[in-house]
Amino acid sequence: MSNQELVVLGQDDGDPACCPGLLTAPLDEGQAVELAKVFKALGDPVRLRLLSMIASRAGGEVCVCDLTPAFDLSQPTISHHLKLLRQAGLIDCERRGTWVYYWLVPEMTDRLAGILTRPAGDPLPDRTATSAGAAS
Amino acid sequence: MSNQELVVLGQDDGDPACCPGLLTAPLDEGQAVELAKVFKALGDPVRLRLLSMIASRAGGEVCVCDLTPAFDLSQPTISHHLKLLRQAGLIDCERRGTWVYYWLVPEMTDRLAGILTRPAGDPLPDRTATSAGAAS
DNA sequence: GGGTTGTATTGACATCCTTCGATGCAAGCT
DNA sequence: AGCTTGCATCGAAGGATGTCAATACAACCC
Repeated sequence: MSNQELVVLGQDDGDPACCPGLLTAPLDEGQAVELAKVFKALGDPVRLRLLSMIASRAGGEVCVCDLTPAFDLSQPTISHHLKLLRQAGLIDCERRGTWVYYWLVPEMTDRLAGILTRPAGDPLPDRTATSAGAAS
Repeated sequence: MSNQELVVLGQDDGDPACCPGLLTAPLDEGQAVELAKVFKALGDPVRLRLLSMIASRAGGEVCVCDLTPAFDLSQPTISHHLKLLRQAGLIDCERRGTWVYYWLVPEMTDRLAGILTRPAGDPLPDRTATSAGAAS
């Protein structure tokens, strides 16, 4: 049940300056496609709320039975959204008896945070004296 | 031309521990809807590549005429994606003569990175001895 | 002004997504 | 075994999204 996530961004090959970055170099097609799947999973209010409910849970995990009643949506719909979050590698789950518990995969959110972080002393070109100077 | 972005996440009211966080407390409906718009903008490979091309550009800005030919898509399609990125507050643009230049709005990516970052010493419940213990 | 080039908007179409009710499967209980 | 509860999967329906060709708009040049 826990073996279906995307392997996206899977290379953590010891590179200290991990994650090419999105903000530092142009993504190639393949990277963009994989990354887009994860961001797309975050691109829905219901899934964002589900993720935040799961991530902020004290014990680290939540029973589906606690998630479903928090929404004005049918149980199959919630189940579907949880599946998408899981396929994106953002959460994982396990069945224990009658109930299924979900928890955050912090490695994935860490990775996204890293991808969206620009290198420390980035120029940050002051947008005040925009003169000519570029392209074509 | 630069006045149409989402005002999302607009409150930067001096709170040092800015951005509730998504990973620390359940998002409410409104926050989730606003945040989802931004992530949705990132949920497309073309837009991710556009954003990375813009963000990683040396001078800090890129002419549309340099972006369009990098894709196997029509010019209106690229224009449409740029518009979505701009409406999400991720980029901004300015016309200078015949050309239009786009640049990254780093405040927005910073904000997203912050939202996806969990508080420093987070428990990180070791997922090895999963016993009972939760919910309902 | 008229023509040319760069970019945005419009309208149409195919595809994908969110949602639902109905149903199926897993596990516990009597 | 049968019943009940929790969750997932399966179609189907409606709306949203990505793409294009055609067109409009803006700025330059002759």
